[in-house]
Amino acid sequence: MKTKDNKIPEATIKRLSTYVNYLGRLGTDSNPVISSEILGESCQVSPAQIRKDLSYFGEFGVRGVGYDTKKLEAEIKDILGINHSWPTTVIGVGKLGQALLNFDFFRNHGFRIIAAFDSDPGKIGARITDEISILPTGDIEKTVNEKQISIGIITTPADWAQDVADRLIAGGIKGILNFAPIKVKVPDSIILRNVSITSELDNLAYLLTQKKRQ
Amino acid sequence: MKTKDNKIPEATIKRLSTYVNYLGRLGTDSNPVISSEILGESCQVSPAQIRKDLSYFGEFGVRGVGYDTKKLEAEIKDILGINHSWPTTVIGVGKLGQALLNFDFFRNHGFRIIAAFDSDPGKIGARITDEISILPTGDIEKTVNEKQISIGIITTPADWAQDVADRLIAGGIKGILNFAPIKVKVPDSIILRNVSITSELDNLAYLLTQKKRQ
DNA sequence: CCAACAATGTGATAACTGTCACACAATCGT
DNA sequence: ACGATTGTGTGACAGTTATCACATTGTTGG
Repeated sequence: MKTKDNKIPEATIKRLSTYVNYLGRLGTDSNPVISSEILGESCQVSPAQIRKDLSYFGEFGVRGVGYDTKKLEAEIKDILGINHSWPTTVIGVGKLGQALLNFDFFRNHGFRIIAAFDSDPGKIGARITDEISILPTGDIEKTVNEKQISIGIITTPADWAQDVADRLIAGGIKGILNFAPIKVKVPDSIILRNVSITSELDNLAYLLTQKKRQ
Repeated sequence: MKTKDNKIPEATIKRLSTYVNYLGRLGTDSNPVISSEILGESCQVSPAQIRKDLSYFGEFGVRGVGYDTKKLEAEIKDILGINHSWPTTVIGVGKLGQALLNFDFFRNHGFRIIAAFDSDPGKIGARITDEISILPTGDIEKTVNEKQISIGIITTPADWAQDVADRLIAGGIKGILNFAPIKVKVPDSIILRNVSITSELDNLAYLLTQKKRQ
């Protein structure tokens, strides 16, 4: 894979994720080849947008024909860096944390959860899978460091999120996905993404209100 | 509230949500007034951006002084349309659905969950709260219609999401927040927002990969 | 072998979003 | 009363992202 330029729009990455997700669901036997037109219809993106998105990274299609479904999926996975397993941990084994721990996605894609933490003494020691049992949050630094964990997913209440983030960073984490409804502060060297459910709902409320007012 | 223009950037709405969230956490007693500088620091947004965002909707501050904390919070809630309760339902009472049902956010903000659905016969009838027990998915149309539910949150597996969306729409739903990892299709009249956890993780993986490669 | 066709890749252009500088209004101290 | 100070509101500008048209390249049928 070659990266022509390093200024790729974030929206492009988001769409690539959509494409690869759809391609993965597609029966490759019945659809060995796919056009930007068809892919765009399924992903609700214009064909031109798809071609533009892909053009940032190279040429993956055949003119007059389309894209080899399986090959395109592999190429995008390579671009996104989900063609191998990222060692991942979940901190906060509440309902949301459990949902993520059970999430099939991780098994099929580029993420491997290898540790889980919680601050509730009642939960510590409980087995999640054969390999994972819940560890106390005090062990975060040590475990992240020892097991070379790259990604931390924070699913604690807001009040704990910053402390957890600090511990992850102390342990040498590379990236954090934060579900807590608060903006945690991290050094520039750490990649941080926030998932704000409240924000999404607020957005929905706004759009509904707009429609009502218009 | 006056809307000067109807072309508000989506990013602005997302940030407004952040602002109001932060303002809500702030002790108004100790901080009766706040400047765009301070608010920006907390929300990790530039002061100019905050003022620009607010300027789309009117003038809420006092020059040389700042913003009345409580008043600004109320104004933004009014803009977003979360100053009243939206009747909401959750479909799919797995771990993620349960997380949302227990989520404090709803109680404090503009959303009131008044029904929950699942397709698992073993779950149907189980009480969530005094008011809510789990209903079969077959009852979605009727319940949404009767209770005038505005917002549906889909937390089912991917395979069920489109069917659930169709039922919600048949019942007269206004907006859908979709957590299922698939793009559901809805008519233009329905507001749809997707929360894609996979997409966020893919994005994280991409950024980590970039850093490694650079 | 060549013409008709199909679908990609991309430069040019338009639309959108964020940044910046500064005019302006309110307050405070003397 | 008034100059100094503070922090908002906004027009102009810069940067970014999406759209469009079409040149390009491979395929297929006669």
